[in-house]
Amino acid sequence: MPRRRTPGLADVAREAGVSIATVSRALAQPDVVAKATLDRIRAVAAELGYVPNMRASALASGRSRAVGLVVPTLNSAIFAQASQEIQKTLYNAGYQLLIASHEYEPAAETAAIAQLLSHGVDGLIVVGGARPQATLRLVEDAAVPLIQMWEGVQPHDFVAVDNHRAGYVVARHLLDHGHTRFGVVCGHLRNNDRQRQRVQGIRAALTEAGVALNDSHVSEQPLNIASGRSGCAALLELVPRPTAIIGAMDLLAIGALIEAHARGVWVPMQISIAGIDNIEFAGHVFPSLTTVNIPAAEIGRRTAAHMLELLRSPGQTPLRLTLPIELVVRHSTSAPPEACSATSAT
Amino acid sequence: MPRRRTPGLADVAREAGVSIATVSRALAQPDVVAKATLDRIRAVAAELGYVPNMRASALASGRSRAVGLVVPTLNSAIFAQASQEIQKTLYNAGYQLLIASHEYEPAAETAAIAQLLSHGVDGLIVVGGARPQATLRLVEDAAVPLIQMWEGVQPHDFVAVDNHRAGYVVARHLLDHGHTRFGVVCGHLRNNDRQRQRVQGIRAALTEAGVALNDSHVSEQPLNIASGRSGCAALLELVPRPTAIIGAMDLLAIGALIEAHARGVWVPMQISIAGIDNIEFAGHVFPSLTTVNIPAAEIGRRTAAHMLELLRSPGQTPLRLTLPIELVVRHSTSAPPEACSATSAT
DNA sequence: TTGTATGCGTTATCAG
DNA sequence: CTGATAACGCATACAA
Repeated sequence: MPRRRTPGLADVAREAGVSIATVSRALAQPDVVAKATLDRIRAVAAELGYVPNMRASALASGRSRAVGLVVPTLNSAIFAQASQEIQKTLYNAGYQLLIASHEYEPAAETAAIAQLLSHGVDGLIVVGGARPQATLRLVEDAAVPLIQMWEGVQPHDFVAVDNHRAGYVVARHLLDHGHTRFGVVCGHLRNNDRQRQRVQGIRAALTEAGVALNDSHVSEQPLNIASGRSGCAALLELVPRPTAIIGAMDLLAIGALIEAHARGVWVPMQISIAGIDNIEFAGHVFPSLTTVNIPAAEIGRRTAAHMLELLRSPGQTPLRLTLPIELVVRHSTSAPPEACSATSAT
Repeated sequence: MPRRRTPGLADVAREAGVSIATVSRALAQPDVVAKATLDRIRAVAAELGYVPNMRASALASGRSRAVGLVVPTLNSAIFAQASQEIQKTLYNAGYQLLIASHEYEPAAETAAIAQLLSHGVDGLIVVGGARPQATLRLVEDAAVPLIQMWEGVQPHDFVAVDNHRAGYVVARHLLDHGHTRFGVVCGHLRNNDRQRQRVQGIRAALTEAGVALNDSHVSEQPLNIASGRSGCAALLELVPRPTAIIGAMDLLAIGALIEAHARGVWVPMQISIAGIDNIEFAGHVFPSLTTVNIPAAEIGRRTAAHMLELLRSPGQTPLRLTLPIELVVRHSTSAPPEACSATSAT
């Protein structure tokens, strides 16, 4: 049964013996057309296997029922988690998700946003609050709602967490245990305001407690386990050796954990290690990782839900949502070893 | 400086003093328009901040420069990795990626594919080779190329691996060490042909070696660490206890590893544990996990690259690509304990 | 090399 | 409640 092209509104209209306009309405505003007509149209549409052409619909109506998501990378547990929730939420509301990633390159983000806009997305979701004015201008010119996740700046909407406080809290936890010599392994700070805030939060807590954190004790690394290991390796060489290492994200902290053990430095007896994020693995590594829970999935859900609201009724007062975070104490942190100054040289 | 709407081809044409058609050509086929005109048009376009409207372009040309990707979930290291590579590759070629997930529900996959088609994607990428005829009919009617990943069936293209062999290889490795009592923790097999193939591969190796694998020794679980733990817990209760447990994916194997240690069953001295996938964590858990490397990132890259080829020149002879896999022996497997029958009851 | 005119499949604004 | 018909923004065959 060779069927020509994919059937269109016109085909359904002809078969059902009504006008093309009626079919369009029947599908979009079912309660404005006569029940009999409606049923007939629906039957014909189903039989013909009619699938609406969203591009045409978008062109005509100005709404594409698609939203764009721009993340640094999908290959990261937290963004994958949030993306999955966003996808699910939007999809259930009949929206499609267009995803782009920029791998922490601001220029790439701008380009990606332009492309997404060009494809006619009705809304835009991004990560972080730091981006060039030009990028924001693009979004404003397109007049589509924008929501920032994890971190956000005025005047746009955001669903975020207090990354600064996350850093502060985990540092405070270690200070409370009596640690005074710290090391930090974090991602590259230049294009990552989440990491920047966290490290600043750590610094704030230390400064407040009168503890110094030399730049040589902060190791910027790519965001993977192996880098967490090498960052930790460098910190372990320091004399005197830190008694506490904070990974500004769990992946790095877990790498640090592994490296410490590989070198025979026991956690938490000889060194305490803590992270931020609370990814799935954090509770399962040995020893289980003390960390700060960042609700990635909920960030995704809330963001998507709010996006749907904005699409439904634009021009609301901007949402500035900061989700609660919470210290999760597990087994990778404790008091520093008693003989603080007795570290083996080399 | 209040600018009305987003500028269109017409605006650029007026400012540049040429026709709308010329602008269209200048942007799409630069070598077919006079250099002087071209430069002028480009200048005006840049100054006006012209962004092409892809929906209109798609409607008019029939090509949307977007491809659809349907995965079970993004919240899984292997799919996140592949998706990231696909996104990057397509994006660099000027294509956008539309992502949908179905969470292992065949009906949801069909619906997602219909939506994606409705949005006018030029190509479709899916995971696995098992889906209802109706779904394939949708794709054929739309006449867009389809590529299957991980597993695939004729007559469509696929970029896959031999999941059956992956299971076989890892089982063979354990058999070679002398194991005779096996347990398997796997995902739900019903809607997952990758897992099904792997388990069948395991079965094939065992059968070949004359080793039995009772159904009670196969634990189907959701795909996360916690489930890997409970699956392992159940297997450890068996009398006599298995001396080897295979996780049909690393996440489950790692969960099993953790549970075994939590119960004081040492790996690999008392029990050997192996996985399949070789996710990032596999090399970093303790003891490091013996597994089979499945090149998720390369699957993504090759799939995207082939999709671009198909979009460039349709009607090629279908690609049936099976990427090599390889056993990665680490420290979670060894010979079974000598006193095979002396297991502590309960 | 450039301009003109038509159509892509829907939506939406009118009359009827 | 239903039917014409004009946009929507761009691509492209055809004409100049």
